[in-house]
Amino acid sequence: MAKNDEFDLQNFLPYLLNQAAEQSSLEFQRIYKDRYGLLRTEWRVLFHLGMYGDMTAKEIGARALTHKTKISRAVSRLAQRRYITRTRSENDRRAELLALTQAGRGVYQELRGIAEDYDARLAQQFSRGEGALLRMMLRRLAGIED
Amino acid sequence: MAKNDEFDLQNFLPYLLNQAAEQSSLEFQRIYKDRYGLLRTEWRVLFHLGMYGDMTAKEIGARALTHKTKISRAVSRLAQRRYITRTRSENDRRAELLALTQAGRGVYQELRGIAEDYDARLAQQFSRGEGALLRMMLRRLAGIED
DNA sequence: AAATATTAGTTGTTTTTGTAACTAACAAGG
DNA sequence: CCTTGTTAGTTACAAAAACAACTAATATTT
Repeated sequence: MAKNDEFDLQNFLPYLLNQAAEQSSLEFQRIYKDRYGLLRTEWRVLFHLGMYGDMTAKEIGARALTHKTKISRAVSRLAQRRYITRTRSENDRRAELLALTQAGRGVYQELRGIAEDYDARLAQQFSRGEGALLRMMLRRLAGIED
Repeated sequence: MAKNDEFDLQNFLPYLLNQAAEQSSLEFQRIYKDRYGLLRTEWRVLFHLGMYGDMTAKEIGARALTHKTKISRAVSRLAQRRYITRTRSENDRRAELLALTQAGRGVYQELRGIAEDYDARLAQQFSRGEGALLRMMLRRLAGIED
């Protein structure tokens, strides 16, 4: 026979990845949602700015593989809450450079600490080597260039 | 210092898992969506019935960790397309037993073949051992009992 | 330098999801 | 039995996502 018979839904990578992603982000989601009133794309934008420095909406979208309308709305809400400022770019007046405010940086710092702890807790389930391998494989699947 | 400095968004497991899940299911999604007009929960319901046999909406929800309203709507649409039948359970007349129709089974078979190929193609990126380890770790993260 | 095409970002409209409240059937406990 | 509680599944309404069409600025072509 051409195909082995061991194929199972529970082992189908797209399904399995999705389940793992959903399960393992449940608690973190509750924190940024309930405690900080942020949406998923919002904390992501926050993290991009906090971690990689000021950039435009387009750059964030490219890095996070997120559609521009999602970014646009996240940016809009973050600006409303005074977590970020938007200043028109000098060289290209269509684009605007996004930057964290003091308040935004504060929230970022807090959430980042929580994320680090959370990540460490998840990774505890594996040995150091396994964890590193896992991340490596996930980066490959995600199409992140090393 | 208390924390190592290597923490990066690209390595944060919930984020990374999500990116990997999204990226690696893009093509498959296009197939079941564009070619079969199915929604994510719909193909999942289809697969549950095809792979594990007839069961109730509740059972599917429990296995797939999916909320009952999502299942309810998926079941409703699948029934409308005559991919599944719903028959009230004898012993508990609240529940209904779901089963694939001939047509449903056909679609399932096709999609299952595609899924198998797709999975194999994804797994090609890793060695046999790595792939097995990956699935094992994902199952653990997803909270699937072995 | 017009005319045309492309790009950054926004807005409007439609789908899909999440949440809560609901119906109908069952399960106990008194 | 008959009140109270629980469960399977649906429905209604609010929140969020997807998709398309739009504006304004910049590139490109002729």
